[in-house]
Amino acid sequence: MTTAPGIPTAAVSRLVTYLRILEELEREQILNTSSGVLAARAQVSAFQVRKDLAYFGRFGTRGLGYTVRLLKRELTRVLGLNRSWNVVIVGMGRLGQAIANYPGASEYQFSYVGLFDVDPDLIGQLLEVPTRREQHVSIVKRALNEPRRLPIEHIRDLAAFTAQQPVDLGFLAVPPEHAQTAAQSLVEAGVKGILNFAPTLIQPGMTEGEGLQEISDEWRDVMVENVDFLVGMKRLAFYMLNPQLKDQDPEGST
Amino acid sequence: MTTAPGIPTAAVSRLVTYLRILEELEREQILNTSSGVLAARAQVSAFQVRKDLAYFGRFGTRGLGYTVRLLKRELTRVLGLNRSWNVVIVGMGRLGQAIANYPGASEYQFSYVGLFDVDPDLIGQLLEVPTRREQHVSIVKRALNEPRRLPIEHIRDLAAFTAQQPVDLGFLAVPPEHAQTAAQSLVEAGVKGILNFAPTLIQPGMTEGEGLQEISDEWRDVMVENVDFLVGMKRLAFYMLNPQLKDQDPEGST
DNA sequence: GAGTGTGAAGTCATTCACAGCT
DNA sequence: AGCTGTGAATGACTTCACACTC
Repeated sequence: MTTAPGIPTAAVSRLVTYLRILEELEREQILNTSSGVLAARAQVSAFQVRKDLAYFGRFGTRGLGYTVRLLKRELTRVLGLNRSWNVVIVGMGRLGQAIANYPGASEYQFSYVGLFDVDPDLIGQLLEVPTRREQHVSIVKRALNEPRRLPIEHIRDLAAFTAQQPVDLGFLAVPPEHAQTAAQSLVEAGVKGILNFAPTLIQPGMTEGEGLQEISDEWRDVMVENVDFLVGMKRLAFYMLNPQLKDQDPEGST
Repeated sequence: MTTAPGIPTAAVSRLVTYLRILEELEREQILNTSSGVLAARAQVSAFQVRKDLAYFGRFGTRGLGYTVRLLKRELTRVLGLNRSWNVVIVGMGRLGQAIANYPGASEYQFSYVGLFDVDPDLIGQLLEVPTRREQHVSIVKRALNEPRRLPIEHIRDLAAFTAQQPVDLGFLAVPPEHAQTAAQSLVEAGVKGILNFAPTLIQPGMTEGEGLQEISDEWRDVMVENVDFLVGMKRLAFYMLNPQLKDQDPEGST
């Protein structure tokens, strides 16, 4: 099974980068830009920028470039960030807490609605999570910046939780040896998207399984992305020893 | 400037995954394995596994497969993890603390020797960091598992610090708006490898610079890797909306 | 003139098929 | 027979060149 036709995975990651750069430009009061400017900031070629954008539409004006506001709006839409995603975090150790408080996340329509763990010392604790910031504050400034306090609940209550309110995504920040069963809990609770921060791969199927992975029905339409920062550490070690093998970093899809 | 000849960047990331799987196999007391087993666990094809390994040497026995212990040793060597890397963390907020305490890191020869920040509330605090675990405890079990306590120091003392003891790598966990200047501090202190966790790209060159990036001398041989988990979040959002564009996850590097 | 959008060419990575050991 | 190692083929991504628009 090869890459699906159409859009390279790497292009999606780069799109995220372009969107971040557009936000930077907006903060710098720059109204118009070009593939060249975006390319310089994203550390790719201008060809690459134009090609990546072309996968999704025509957003520029020939001879003139792109207007920051418009391109930003379009990329936001393309990436699915113009809606709100309800997120639960499973695993509220230091990493889970770091994720919950990472300021960037809440700005981009990820809204934390539930926190889960199994540690009795953590359960019941209230944790402050940032709320979604309104990106263009209208005339009446709404008090959305106030952080909310969420209680940490036991994973066994996850299914009951999702039965009560919709949950789109689950962020997994448990130790690697518990990642598979925690993922299983998320799937059984009906969560269809998992971002796994544990340094192990989630097997979409059964918790235990030596042979052929029969993909069970509940996993059928579950999307899993892995973010393993040990990989980053080790890649760095490798390229320190082999600098000649390093290219101009095409942003390794994280 | 395209990818350097030879080894695909993605292959390096996959190698890290294979190494982790070999450690899992060792823990499961499995002595021998094959490209097929590694492939199933790494969620790639067996062809891919053999090709990736072939970039670095011949580690198997035809007709028999690989011995776990030997292949693990070789991959450890290839990835540069058979030596110790001295690491400072810059930015000791929640993310920096999560990194410092991430158990996997210290197992793999990353040794935290210094912690830095600018926040007066943090400076002076002692933080427990795990020490490197001996991977094969010899007859005399050495008390290396005891965590050490490191003080958080001010970034302005970084150069003095590196003058006193060798620092190989710097892990950056500061807010994105300070990432570039913090990276600059690392480079000025002589640190040659930077792993950037902030959601922004480090520009190898000047702190400020609109036009052509003149790569200054101090940055000449500095290696930068980026690990941005906001990218992972947003990629997940995109693929939730466009599941048909998702392939069998070739492990996107970060 | 300046800068986008895009088919075509080129480069790189993955898949395949099979030769070669054990 | 089983499984690795590897040139050759396929396919994907990136680079390029240029037509087109403002």
